[in-house]
Amino acid sequence: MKVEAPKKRVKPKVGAKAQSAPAPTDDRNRREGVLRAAARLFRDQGFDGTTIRQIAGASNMQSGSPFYHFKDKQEILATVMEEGLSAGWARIEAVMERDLPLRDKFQALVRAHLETMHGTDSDFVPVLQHDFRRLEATRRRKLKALGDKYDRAWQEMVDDLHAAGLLKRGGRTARLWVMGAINYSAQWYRADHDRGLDLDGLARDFVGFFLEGGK
Amino acid sequence: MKVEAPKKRVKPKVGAKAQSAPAPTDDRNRREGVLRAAARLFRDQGFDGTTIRQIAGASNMQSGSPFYHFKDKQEILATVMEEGLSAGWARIEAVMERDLPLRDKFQALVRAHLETMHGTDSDFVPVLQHDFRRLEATRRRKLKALGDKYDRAWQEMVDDLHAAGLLKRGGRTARLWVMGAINYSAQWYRADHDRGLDLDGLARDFVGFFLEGGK
DNA sequence: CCTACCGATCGGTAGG
DNA sequence: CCTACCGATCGGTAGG
Repeated sequence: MKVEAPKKRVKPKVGAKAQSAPAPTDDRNRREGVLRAAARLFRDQGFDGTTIRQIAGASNMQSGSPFYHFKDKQEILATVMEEGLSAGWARIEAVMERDLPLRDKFQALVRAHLETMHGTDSDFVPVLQHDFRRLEATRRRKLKALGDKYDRAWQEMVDDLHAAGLLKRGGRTARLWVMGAINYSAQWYRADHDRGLDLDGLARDFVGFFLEGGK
Repeated sequence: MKVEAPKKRVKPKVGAKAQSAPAPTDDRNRREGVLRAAARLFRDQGFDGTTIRQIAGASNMQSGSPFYHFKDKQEILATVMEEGLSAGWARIEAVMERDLPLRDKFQALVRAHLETMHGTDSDFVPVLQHDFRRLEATRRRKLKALGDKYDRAWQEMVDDLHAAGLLKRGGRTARLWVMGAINYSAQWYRADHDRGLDLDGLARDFVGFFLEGGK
């Protein structure tokens, strides 16, 4: 029941269909392709609203083929979330380690998170917000641990801002209002729709709205 | 194709099962029961993650019976959203018509919206956030019109606050940051979990965090 | 990774 | 509103 079948690469048939020959690292690329396609579809239609056949189709595969790369649909969802969250955390961590004036650091943090939310191939945040609860309990706990690191970093920032007199309040709800405002942008911000408001502009607007003083 | 079958009340069988006799207004009550059950299930599992059989079961019906009250699953979803949004709008409108000091009015507006989001039998806001896009285009447009009224009321409030020097900025993004922060509470606020922080306290905390001056 | 397929489940309907 | 049911679709698998 817990035995992992050793998945071995089957050598592709030659000839037959005159398609461009698969590269050596093809397997990994195909797997990534599945993840990207799945992330986009989950974002647009939700986990339950997306079928394996759609994911396969968007990855130029036949309906059963995603299961060559993933055990089941749940594993695709979990992987989308884990890889996305890890990439996002790396951005946050990088900012937290920088030595910047507090206000600039906050803006960099906001900008980093906006990049994670709205950047290219970053469809996973809406998926996370939307379908976190569809994950099996075990996977959910694992992701939660990553999410807690996120929260701690933001809490530290919010409390520092408050201590420096830049933010009206600190504490849990202050963090939640701040992060909520940013996260909710998943519902309304579209780079191609909000012309003239790119991610830099959005971060600046946000910081200007929340922090005391400044312009 | 567009013909509405005239649904007539079938008189319930008497005797047989010795259950409490159905009241005269039973149909409407049953219909409401379906809506409440569906709203709760949609909130917890999403539209696509919820089956008609679950809705029926939670309403003490057999699997095909919800279709006695609703044409199809989409109509259940749309009705949940429409009734919820209408009830929410009524609360907003009532506050906007009151003659209050601006700060108090804002707090009342926030409180009203929190009531809509977290009050008893108000499961529809998460559903709306979550599954708005699963609605058919026609129904979506209809709901959008209602949502626009919502947005206009909040925009007016935000701009008034800005004009009065109580809010750092006005305009579209200011409204979106404010509303986003509130709406995101759907993801974290639970009355039974956040002990000591009821909806009044939450509204006060919110206003205190966002408005200039005050305590 | 494809072909062919299966069992389960789902939304919905007829007929009372 | 129940009973009995259908066609479609879905996640997943065997076997190559």
